[in-house]
Amino acid sequence: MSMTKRGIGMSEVSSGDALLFLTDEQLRQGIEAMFFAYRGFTSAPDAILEGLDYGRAHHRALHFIARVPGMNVKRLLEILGVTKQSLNRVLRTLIEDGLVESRVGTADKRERHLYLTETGAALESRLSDAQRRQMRAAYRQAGPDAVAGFRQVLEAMMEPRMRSTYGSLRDGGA
Amino acid sequence: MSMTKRGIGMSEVSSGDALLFLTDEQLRQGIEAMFFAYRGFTSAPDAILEGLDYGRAHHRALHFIARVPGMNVKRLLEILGVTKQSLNRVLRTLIEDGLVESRVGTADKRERHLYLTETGAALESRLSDAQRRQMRAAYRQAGPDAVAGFRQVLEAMMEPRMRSTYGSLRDGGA
DNA sequence: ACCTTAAGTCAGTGTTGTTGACATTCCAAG
DNA sequence: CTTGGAATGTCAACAACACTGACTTAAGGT
Repeated sequence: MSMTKRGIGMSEVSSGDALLFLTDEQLRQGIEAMFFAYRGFTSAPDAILEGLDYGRAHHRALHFIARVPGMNVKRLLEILGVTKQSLNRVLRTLIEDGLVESRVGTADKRERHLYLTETGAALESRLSDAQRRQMRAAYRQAGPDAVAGFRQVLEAMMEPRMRSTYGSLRDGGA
Repeated sequence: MSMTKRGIGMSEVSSGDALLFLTDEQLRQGIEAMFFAYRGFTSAPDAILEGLDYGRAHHRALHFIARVPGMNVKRLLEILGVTKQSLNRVLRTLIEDGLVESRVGTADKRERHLYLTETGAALESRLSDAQRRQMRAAYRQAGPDAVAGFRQVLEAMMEPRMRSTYGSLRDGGA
């Protein structure tokens, strides 16, 4: 079961072996791989969250607040792709529990800017470390070239809006 | 099952550029890429399911029943990684609606073997086609080498149990 | 002043997951 | 042949996380 390795113009219509990676069977395997891998991807942080009163939604919020300190609620909503009611439920508990601080905006006082407290940063680190450990193991096992390809395919899979969101996080935050 | 033989020994401790793909920043980007990409991955079938009385759980069940016709419930439970109560709710509606047929096992009459009906196969095709179209677009955009890497990393990310499940689906089904 | 935007809130609903308890059927070992 | 345990199915209750819709408050911008 060897994967073809030819640099070939993608404009060519499927005929030979070269596009074997586009057969329905190959695509289906990719779909299943994505499904199974996503479970592995979330399992480490999920294990930590078990027992605490938080879930995956809290983890995601913490992650992006850590990533872009001072981010306002609107931006976080766009990134997470959920409704404000859904986010609010999560955010409220995080603020009540002293993991997140919500400061009134300086330029625009309607906005609330979100920051992790020390406690919040501590939990975020625990979660992040666990997830990074998993990711690191997978990266190490697959090697740098595979990782580059992995990233390329994932980026191509994103919806355009999310791709630009992803890009803006990548190079430089706010 | 050929794992790539890479130029660089993975036992070397991070120092030069060679392991730049293992920096915390790189890992974090991979994590975010996975998060955003998964949304793109599910969006096409989700759009179809909208309006029908089914959800993602129904899609997953249909997918794997289509993949391994005659699969018993226990196997499906292992693959999906949910409780039997959770699966049963989904399966029951699919059977009631005539999308899935549940036949008593021949060798072991306790077992139920699951098959798609014509109607079930039709819906499964619609969903599968939509998801494959998305996947194909991403694959085409990234190219064959990237796809090979993508698959390698995903496989490394799976939990061991899921990796073997994935493998058994890949080469040969039941 | 008026309209819009940002944020938060209340109420209701749906999907998907979880436990726990229990019944049924049936294979296989004693 | 009896019995223990496995496979399946079902009922009930509950939790996490999403949704829609309607509304308020505060602070812009024009």
